[in-house]
Amino acid sequence: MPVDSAAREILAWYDANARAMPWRRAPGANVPVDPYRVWLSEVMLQQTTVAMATPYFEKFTGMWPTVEALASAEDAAVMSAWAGLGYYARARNLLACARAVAERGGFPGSEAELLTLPGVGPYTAAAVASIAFDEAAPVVDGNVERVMSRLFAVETPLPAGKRELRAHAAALTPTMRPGDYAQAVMDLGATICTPKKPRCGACPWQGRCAAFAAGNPERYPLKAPRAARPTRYGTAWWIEAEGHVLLVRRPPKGLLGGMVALPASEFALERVEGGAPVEAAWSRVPEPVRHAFTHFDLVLDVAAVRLPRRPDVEGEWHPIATIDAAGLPTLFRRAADAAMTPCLL
DNA sequence: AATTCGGGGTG
DNA sequence: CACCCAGAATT
Repeated sequence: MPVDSAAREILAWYDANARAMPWRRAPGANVPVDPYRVWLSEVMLQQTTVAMATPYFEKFTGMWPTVEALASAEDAAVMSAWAGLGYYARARNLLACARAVAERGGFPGSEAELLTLPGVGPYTAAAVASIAFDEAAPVVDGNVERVMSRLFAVETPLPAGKRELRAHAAALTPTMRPGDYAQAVMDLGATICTPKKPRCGACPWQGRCAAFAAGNPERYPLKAPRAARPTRYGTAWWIEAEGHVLLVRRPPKGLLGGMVALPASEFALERVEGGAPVEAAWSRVPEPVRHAFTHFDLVLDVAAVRLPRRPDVEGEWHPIATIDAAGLPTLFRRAADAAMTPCLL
Protein backbone atom coordinates (compact mmCIF):
# COMPACT_ATOMS: atom_id res chain seq x y z
CA MET A 1 0.00 0.00 0.00
CA PRO A 2 1.26 3.49 -0.84
CA VAL A 3 1.07 4.86 2.71
CA ASP A 4 3.52 2.35 4.12
CA SER A 5 5.82 2.70 1.14
CA ALA A 6 5.96 6.46 1.71
CA ALA A 7 6.88 5.81 5.34
CA ARG A 8 9.50 3.27 4.32
CA GLU A 9 11.05 5.75 1.91
CA ILE A 10 11.48 8.49 4.47
CA LEU A 11 12.58 6.07 7.21
CA ALA A 12 15.33 4.77 4.92
CA TRP A 13 16.39 8.37 4.33
CA TYR A 14 16.28 9.02 8.08
CA ASP A 15 18.36 5.95 8.85
CA ALA A 16 21.12 7.43 6.71
CA ASN A 17 20.67 11.14 7.44
CA ALA A 18 19.27 11.62 10.97
CA ARG A 19 20.73 14.57 12.83
CA ALA A 20 22.34 13.68 16.16
CA MET A 21 20.79 15.36 19.19
CA PRO A 22 21.40 14.85 22.92
CA TRP A 23 17.82 13.68 23.53
CA ARG A 24 17.63 11.45 20.49
CA ARG A 25 18.54 7.78 20.10
CA ALA A 26 20.14 6.49 16.92
CA PRO A 27 17.54 5.83 14.20
CA GLY A 28 16.11 2.34 14.39
CA ALA A 29 17.86 1.61 17.67
CA ASN A 30 15.55 -0.60 19.69
CA VAL A 31 16.37 0.97 23.04
CA PRO A 32 13.91 2.79 25.30
CA VAL A 33 14.19 6.54 25.58
CA ASP A 34 13.59 8.47 28.79
CA PRO A 35 10.15 10.15 28.58
CA TYR A 36 11.49 12.94 30.81
CA ARG A 37 14.20 13.82 28.33
CA VAL A 38 11.83 13.59 25.38
CA TRP A 39 9.26 15.82 27.07
CA LEU A 40 11.89 18.33 28.24
CA SER A 41 13.39 18.61 24.77
CA GLU A 42 10.00 18.98 23.10
CA VAL A 43 8.94 21.80 25.41
CA MET A 44 12.24 23.59 24.82
CA LEU A 45 11.86 23.12 21.07
CA GLN A 46 8.44 24.80 20.92
CA GLN A 47 9.00 27.68 18.48
CA THR A 48 12.71 27.37 19.22
CA THR A 49 15.59 26.17 17.06
CA VAL A 50 17.60 23.05 17.91
CA ALA A 51 20.74 25.20 18.18
CA MET A 52 19.14 27.46 20.79
CA ALA A 53 17.53 24.68 22.82
CA THR A 54 20.49 22.29 22.99
CA PRO A 55 22.64 24.09 25.60
CA TYR A 56 19.56 24.66 27.76
CA PHE A 57 18.72 20.95 27.53
CA GLU A 58 22.23 20.09 28.71
CA LYS A 59 21.98 22.59 31.56
CA PHE A 60 18.56 21.36 32.72
CA THR A 61 19.39 17.66 32.58
CA GLY A 62 22.63 18.41 34.43
CA MET A 63 20.85 20.33 37.19
CA TRP A 64 17.73 18.13 37.29
CA PRO A 65 18.41 14.62 35.90
CA THR A 66 14.89 13.31 36.60
CA VAL A 67 11.38 14.67 36.55
CA GLU A 68 11.27 14.18 40.32
CA ALA A 69 14.36 16.35 40.73
CA LEU A 70 12.83 19.05 38.56
CA ALA A 71 9.56 18.81 40.48
CA SER A 72 11.47 19.53 43.70
CA ALA A 73 13.24 22.60 42.31
CA GLU A 74 12.50 26.15 43.45
CA ASP A 75 10.41 28.24 41.07
CA ALA A 76 13.08 30.96 40.95
CA ALA A 77 15.81 28.45 40.08
CA VAL A 78 13.86 27.11 37.10
CA MET A 79 12.91 30.57 35.84
CA SER A 80 16.53 31.69 36.15
CA ALA A 81 17.80 28.62 34.31
CA TRP A 82 15.30 29.30 31.51
CA ALA A 83 16.34 32.97 31.20
CA GLY A 84 17.22 33.84 27.62
CA LEU A 85 15.27 31.00 26.01
CA GLY A 86 12.04 33.00 25.72
CA TYR A 87 8.33 32.20 25.98
CA TYR A 88 8.57 32.06 29.76
CA ALA A 89 5.11 30.56 30.19
CA ARG A 90 6.84 27.39 29.04
CA ALA A 91 9.07 27.44 32.12
CA ARG A 92 6.14 27.99 34.47
CA ASN A 93 4.18 25.19 32.80
CA LEU A 94 7.28 22.98 32.75
CA LEU A 95 7.50 23.12 36.53
CA ALA A 96 3.74 22.64 36.98
CA CYS A 97 3.88 19.64 34.65
CA ALA A 98 6.90 18.11 36.39
CA ARG A 99 5.12 18.37 39.74
CA ALA A 100 1.93 16.82 38.33
CA VAL A 101 3.92 13.97 36.79
CA ALA A 102 5.94 13.35 39.96
CA GLU A 103 2.71 13.38 41.97
CA ARG A 104 1.10 10.72 39.78
CA GLY A 105 4.25 8.60 39.75
CA GLY A 106 5.49 9.09 36.21
CA PHE A 107 4.55 10.24 32.76
CA PRO A 108 1.25 8.96 31.36
CA GLY A 109 1.81 6.72 28.37
CA SER A 110 -0.90 7.83 25.98
CA GLU A 111 -1.33 10.88 23.79
CA ALA A 112 -4.76 11.60 25.31
CA GLU A 113 -3.44 11.63 28.88
CA LEU A 114 -0.34 13.61 27.97
CA LEU A 115 -2.61 16.25 26.43
CA THR A 116 -4.06 17.03 29.87
CA LEU A 117 -0.68 18.10 31.29
CA PRO A 118 0.26 21.81 31.65
CA GLY A 119 2.17 23.14 28.65
CA VAL A 120 1.53 19.96 26.65
CA GLY A 121 -0.55 20.69 23.55
CA PRO A 122 -1.38 18.66 20.45
CA TYR A 123 2.15 18.72 19.09
CA THR A 124 4.01 17.85 22.29
CA ALA A 125 1.53 15.15 23.32
CA ALA A 126 1.87 13.42 19.96
CA ALA A 127 5.65 13.82 19.94
CA VAL A 128 6.13 12.31 23.41
CA ALA A 129 3.59 9.55 22.76
CA SER A 130 5.26 8.51 19.50
CA ILE A 131 8.92 9.02 20.41
CA ALA A 132 8.87 7.79 24.01
CA PHE A 133 5.92 5.36 23.96
CA ASP A 134 5.80 4.13 20.36
CA GLU A 135 2.21 5.27 19.82
CA ALA A 136 1.22 6.08 16.24
CA ALA A 137 0.11 9.61 17.11
CA PRO A 138 0.23 12.17 14.29
CA VAL A 139 2.97 14.70 15.04
CA VAL A 140 2.31 18.07 13.40
CA ASP A 141 4.71 20.98 13.76
CA GLY A 142 5.74 23.74 11.38
CA ASN A 143 8.04 21.38 9.48
CA VAL A 144 5.33 18.78 9.00
CA GLU A 145 2.87 21.44 7.86
CA ARG A 146 5.32 22.68 5.25
CA VAL A 147 6.16 19.16 4.02
CA MET A 148 2.49 18.15 3.77
CA SER A 149 1.50 21.40 2.08
CA ARG A 150 4.05 20.71 -0.66
CA LEU A 151 3.49 16.96 -0.90
CA PHE A 152 -0.23 17.53 -1.56
CA ALA A 153 -0.05 21.08 -2.97
CA VAL A 154 -2.56 22.31 -0.38
CA GLU A 155 -4.12 25.57 -1.54
CA THR A 156 -5.84 26.52 1.74
CA PRO A 157 -3.74 29.23 3.42
CA LEU A 158 -2.58 28.85 7.01
CA PRO A 159 -3.84 28.99 9.65
CA ALA A 160 -7.17 27.82 8.18
CA GLY A 161 -5.33 25.03 6.35
CA LYS A 162 -4.11 23.38 9.56
CA ARG A 163 -6.96 20.85 9.67
CA GLU A 164 -6.32 19.71 6.13
CA LEU A 165 -2.58 19.43 6.71
CA ARG A 166 -3.13 17.51 9.92
CA ALA A 167 -5.41 15.06 8.10
CA HIS A 168 -2.71 14.41 5.50
CA ALA A 169 -0.11 13.94 8.25
CA ALA A 170 -2.33 11.52 10.15
CA ALA A 171 -3.03 9.46 7.04
CA LEU A 172 0.70 9.05 6.41
CA THR A 173 1.72 8.20 9.98
CA PRO A 174 2.76 4.52 10.13
CA THR A 175 2.23 2.09 12.98
CA MET A 176 5.81 0.91 12.64
CA ARG A 177 8.49 3.19 14.17
CA PRO A 178 6.10 6.14 14.58
CA GLY A 179 8.65 8.06 16.67
CA ASP A 180 11.41 7.73 14.11
CA TYR A 181 8.90 8.58 11.38
CA ALA A 182 7.87 11.80 13.14
CA GLN A 183 11.46 12.85 13.63
CA ALA A 184 12.23 11.90 10.04
CA VAL A 185 9.59 14.26 8.64
CA MET A 186 10.77 17.03 10.95
CA ASP A 187 14.40 16.47 9.92
CA LEU A 188 13.31 16.51 6.30
CA GLY A 189 11.59 19.85 6.82
CA ALA A 190 14.59 21.26 8.67
CA THR A 191 17.28 20.17 6.22
CA ILE A 192 15.70 19.42 2.80
CA CYS A 193 12.15 20.78 2.55
CA THR A 194 13.22 24.18 3.87
CA PRO A 195 11.08 27.34 3.68
CA LYS A 196 13.33 28.84 1.02
CA LYS A 197 15.33 27.07 -1.68
CA PRO A 198 14.29 23.51 -0.82
CA ARG A 199 16.81 20.89 -1.90
CA CYS A 200 14.33 18.78 -3.84
CA GLY A 201 17.15 16.90 -5.53
CA ALA A 202 17.98 15.23 -2.21
CA CYS A 203 14.40 14.54 -1.13
CA PRO A 204 13.20 10.96 -0.70
CA TRP A 205 9.65 12.08 -1.48
CA GLN A 206 10.46 14.02 -4.64
CA GLY A 207 8.69 11.41 -6.78
CA ARG A 208 5.41 11.78 -4.88
CA CYS A 209 5.50 15.56 -4.28
CA ALA A 210 2.75 17.53 -6.05
CA ALA A 211 4.51 20.87 -5.53
CA PHE A 212 7.73 19.56 -7.04
CA ALA A 213 5.80 18.17 -10.01
CA ALA A 214 4.23 21.60 -10.47
CA GLY A 215 7.65 23.21 -10.26
CA ASN A 216 6.80 25.63 -7.44
CA PRO A 217 7.52 24.07 -4.03
CA GLU A 218 8.46 27.43 -2.53
CA ARG A 219 4.90 28.63 -3.07
CA TYR A 220 3.80 26.39 -0.19
CA PRO A 221 2.57 26.62 2.47
CA LEU A 222 0.24 29.49 1.55
CA LYS A 223 -0.21 31.91 4.43
CA ALA A 224 -2.77 34.55 5.27
CA PRO A 225 -1.22 38.02 5.59
CA ARG A 226 -0.34 38.99 9.13
CA ALA A 227 -0.89 42.32 10.84
CA ALA A 228 1.93 44.82 11.04
CA ARG A 229 3.76 45.10 14.35
CA PRO A 230 3.33 48.37 16.25
CA THR A 231 6.17 50.06 18.15
CA ARG A 232 5.85 50.45 21.89
CA TYR A 233 7.90 52.60 24.25
CA GLY A 234 9.01 52.20 27.83
CA THR A 235 11.67 53.00 30.42
CA ALA A 236 13.77 50.73 32.61
CA TRP A 237 15.49 52.10 35.70
CA TRP A 238 18.95 51.07 36.88
CA ILE A 239 19.29 52.01 40.55
CA GLU A 240 22.75 51.33 41.90
CA ALA A 241 23.80 51.62 45.51
CA GLU A 242 26.57 50.07 47.62
CA GLY A 243 27.61 47.80 44.75
CA HIS A 244 24.10 46.45 44.30
CA VAL A 245 21.31 47.05 41.77
CA LEU A 246 17.58 46.93 42.36
CA LEU A 247 15.79 44.03 40.67
CA VAL A 248 12.11 43.11 40.76
CA ARG A 249 10.07 39.97 40.05
CA ARG A 250 7.53 40.57 37.28
CA PRO A 251 3.93 39.39 37.80
CA PRO A 252 3.42 35.69 37.03
CA LYS A 253 1.36 36.20 33.89
CA GLY A 254 1.84 38.37 30.84
CA LEU A 255 4.97 39.61 29.13
CA LEU A 256 8.13 38.14 30.67
CA GLY A 257 5.86 36.83 33.41
CA GLY A 258 7.58 35.47 36.50
CA MET A 259 11.00 36.70 35.45
CA VAL A 260 13.51 38.82 37.32
CA ALA A 261 13.77 42.27 35.73
CA LEU A 262 14.84 45.85 36.14
CA PRO A 263 12.04 48.09 37.41
CA ALA A 264 10.26 49.28 34.29
CA SER A 265 7.31 51.29 33.07
CA GLU A 266 4.45 49.84 31.11
CA PHE A 267 5.24 49.39 27.44
CA ALA A 268 2.87 51.90 25.82
CA LEU A 269 2.18 53.01 22.28
CA GLU A 270 3.57 56.48 23.07
CA ARG A 271 6.47 57.70 25.18
CA VAL A 272 5.45 58.48 28.76
CA GLU A 273 7.62 60.46 31.19
CA GLY A 274 7.93 59.82 34.87
CA GLY A 275 7.01 56.83 37.00
CA ALA A 276 10.49 56.16 38.37
CA PRO A 277 10.65 54.08 41.55
CA VAL A 278 12.58 56.85 43.34
CA GLU A 279 13.13 60.54 42.81
CA ALA A 280 16.73 61.03 41.70
CA ALA A 281 19.05 62.79 39.28
CA TRP A 282 18.70 60.26 36.47
CA SER A 283 21.18 59.86 33.65
CA ARG A 284 19.67 58.61 30.43
CA VAL A 285 21.53 56.11 28.28
CA PRO A 286 22.27 57.81 24.93
CA GLU A 287 20.69 55.13 22.78
CA PRO A 288 17.58 53.25 23.88
CA VAL A 289 17.55 49.46 23.75
CA ARG A 290 15.57 48.25 20.75
CA HIS A 291 14.02 44.82 21.10
CA ALA A 292 11.67 42.86 18.86
CA PHE A 293 8.90 40.87 20.52
CA THR A 294 6.54 38.66 18.57
CA HIS A 295 3.77 41.22 18.27
CA PHE A 296 5.46 44.59 18.85
CA ASP A 297 8.80 46.36 18.61
CA LEU A 298 10.02 47.91 21.83
CA VAL A 299 12.09 51.08 22.27
CA LEU A 300 13.30 50.95 25.85
CA ASP A 301 14.89 54.02 27.40
CA VAL A 302 17.31 53.18 30.20
CA ALA A 303 17.70 55.64 33.06
CA ALA A 304 20.43 55.10 35.64
CA VAL A 305 21.47 56.59 38.94
CA ARG A 306 24.00 55.79 41.66
CA LEU A 307 22.89 56.52 45.21
CA PRO A 308 25.02 56.55 48.37
CA ARG A 309 22.62 54.24 50.21
CA ARG A 310 19.93 51.78 49.21
CA PRO A 311 16.55 53.49 49.30
CA ASP A 312 13.60 51.68 50.85
CA VAL A 313 11.79 50.49 47.72
CA GLU A 314 10.06 47.34 46.53
CA GLY A 315 12.41 44.72 45.09
CA GLU A 316 15.65 42.93 45.86
CA TRP A 317 19.19 44.26 45.76
CA HIS A 318 21.50 42.11 43.68
CA PRO A 319 25.30 42.39 43.65
CA ILE A 320 26.33 44.04 40.39
CA ALA A 321 29.38 41.78 40.16
CA THR A 322 27.13 38.74 39.71
CA ILE A 323 24.49 40.34 37.47
CA ASP A 324 25.15 37.58 34.91
CA ALA A 325 23.73 35.03 37.36
CA ALA A 326 20.63 37.06 38.15
CA GLY A 327 18.54 35.27 35.51
CA LEU A 328 17.52 38.35 33.57
CA PRO A 329 15.67 37.77 30.30
CA THR A 330 17.48 39.10 27.26
CA LEU A 331 15.69 42.45 27.10
CA PHE A 332 16.74 43.43 30.62
CA ARG A 333 20.13 41.79 30.23
CA ARG A 334 20.73 44.23 27.37
CA ALA A 335 19.31 47.13 29.35
CA ALA A 336 21.73 46.29 32.16
CA ASP A 337 24.61 46.21 29.69
CA ALA A 338 23.58 49.66 28.45
CA ALA A 339 23.43 51.03 32.00
CA MET A 340 26.86 49.63 32.83
CA THR A 341 28.58 51.25 29.85
CA PRO A 342 31.58 53.21 31.09
CA CYS A 343 31.22 56.84 32.17
CA LEU A 344 27.43 56.87 32.34
CA LEU A 345 27.34 57.24 36.11
C1' DA B 1 -10.48 32.40 14.87
C1' DA B 2 -7.41 35.73 16.67
C1' DT B 3 -4.05 37.21 20.25
C1' DT B 4 -0.53 36.83 23.34
C1' DC B 5 3.38 35.07 24.60
C1' DG B 6 11.10 35.65 23.11
C1' DG B 7 14.78 35.55 20.94
C1' DG B 8 17.98 34.56 17.51
C1' DG B 9 19.37 32.82 12.91
C1' DT B 10 18.74 33.27 8.03
C1' DG B 11 18.16 34.91 3.17
C1' DC C 1 14.23 44.05 6.50
C1' DA C 2 10.86 39.77 6.80
C1' DC C 3 10.37 35.25 7.86
C1' DC C 4 10.94 31.20 10.50
C1' DC C 5 11.62 28.08 14.30
C1' DA C 6 9.74 20.29 16.80
C1' DG C 7 3.41 25.71 19.82
C1' DA C 8 0.36 26.46 23.94
C1' DA C 9 -2.92 29.08 26.46
C1' DT C 10 -6.24 32.41 26.48
C1' DT C 11 -10.01 35.15 24.82
